[in-house]
Amino acid sequence: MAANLARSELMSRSALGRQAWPVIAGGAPLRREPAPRDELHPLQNIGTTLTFGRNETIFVQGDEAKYAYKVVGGAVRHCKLLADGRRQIADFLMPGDLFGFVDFGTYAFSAEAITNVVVVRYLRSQVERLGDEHNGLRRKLTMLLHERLSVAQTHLVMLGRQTVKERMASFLMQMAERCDLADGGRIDLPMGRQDIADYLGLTIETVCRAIGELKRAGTIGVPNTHQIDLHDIEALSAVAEGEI
Amino acid sequence: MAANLARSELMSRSALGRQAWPVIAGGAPLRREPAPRDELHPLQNIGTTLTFGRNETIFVQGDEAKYAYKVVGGAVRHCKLLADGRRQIADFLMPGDLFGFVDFGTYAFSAEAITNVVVVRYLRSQVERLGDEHNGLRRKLTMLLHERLSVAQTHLVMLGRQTVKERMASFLMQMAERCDLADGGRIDLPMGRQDIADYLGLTIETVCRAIGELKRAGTIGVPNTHQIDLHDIEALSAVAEGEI
DNA sequence: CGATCGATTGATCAACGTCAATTTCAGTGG
DNA sequence: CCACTGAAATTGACGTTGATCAATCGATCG
Repeated sequence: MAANLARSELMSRSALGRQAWPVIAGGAPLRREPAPRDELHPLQNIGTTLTFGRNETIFVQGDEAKYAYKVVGGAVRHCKLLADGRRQIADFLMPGDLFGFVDFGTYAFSAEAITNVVVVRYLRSQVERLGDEHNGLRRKLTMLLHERLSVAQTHLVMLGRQTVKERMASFLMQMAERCDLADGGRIDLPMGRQDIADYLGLTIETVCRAIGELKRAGTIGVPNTHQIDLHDIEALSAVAEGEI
Repeated sequence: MAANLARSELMSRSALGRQAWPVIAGGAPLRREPAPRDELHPLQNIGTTLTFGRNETIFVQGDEAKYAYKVVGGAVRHCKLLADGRRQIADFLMPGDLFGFVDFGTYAFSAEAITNVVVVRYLRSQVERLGDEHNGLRRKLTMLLHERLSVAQTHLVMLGRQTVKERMASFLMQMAERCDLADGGRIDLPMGRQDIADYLGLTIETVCRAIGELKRAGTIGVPNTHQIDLHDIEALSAVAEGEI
């Protein structure tokens, strides 16, 4: 599985439609870590650029964790499948985000391309060797581990103790922080409703209804399925925090 | 907050009742990490032993993360409180478990004593300095971070996509792995039903009913509230994995 | 233009939460 | 030793939320 698309095919697909997600380049969204300061420069010369088409598998949970990746363009979901097909998405990876670095031995989650995607792939054995030589890189990777843990723990509280409306509002706030906020607070969502549902631990219908409620309340606008206008960030934040 | 009990008082309390949890010493349960091999020995001389009484707070989410801890006896819960009092427990810490090591800057979760507890406390600044000197210790702490992430991700899937029965069965299997399995597969649960509920993202009543169902099915026995007999580990494991 | 896929909406149902006893049990005082 | 107390656990009745099932809508693709 996960045969790569030829780059030309990728380009032509991405040219279709008006989906707002840049597949190849585009302005890099805000990073989750505060300042990149390029502690990753030791990796510069050992990466291979690859492309994956929409819904292609990058790696599967349980595979030997041989490679680590950086997203250059597009969006990736990090998810776990249960035997009967239930799915939980742990994270969405955006341009600049690293994944596959913190897995130990085998991948704990699968990685799948949400849109067409461009990644840089590193051999983990090389990354580890470089980490021993460059303290900056090692620190950066430890930082990444901290960040992942923090993200997972926030997610945990959301799934365990937040209502549907709170989860939806939290999700939109997260996306607003991670993506460029275009003029008027418009965010571009690369993922479909099912992906949002699998991230929030809900069904697709419940996600639709939650979005509908926020729209009817005037908190958000929904110009199309892949864009959301944040009309009232204060109110959205209030809902996310559990007020009301 | 979190005034410590005098040791003599702790001892006298622990002597009361037949609750099976050793407060001071007792055989160390299975560790989560495969082999301790004592990469922690650099910490041997910098720790202070402290005790906390049942329900005392060890630290609060948001506090400056000045100290790190190791559980010597008793059990600790790692939890987050929402503004309106909802609570999510991220983890239970048992003798031998470390906590407060992976928090960055401030504690992300509060730590509270479930039973009377004995811990060793380390100054994080010292731990970090020692980590720079001893590669073994640094590796061990990075390993700990990996382990925490893995635990959080498993928990994530549980909260997002497992049914009540599956969560309950998974929880019991986890406890069986982490605690000594006494003769006949009896496990001692240091925490009460409300703690289990807050760990599983449920209410206390739902936890009771789930335990009742497993009992009626003959999968487990409940000699008293703090002990569970695993009559049929196969069946329990099957339920945990989502079969049926 | 029809086919297909994803999103949305509506009707209904079941699971889980809420509220309200009741039971159990550890600890207390007579 | 035994009744009393209070906290925790359990059980039952009922309500709400979110899941399920079933159309329908809308956009993209061939």
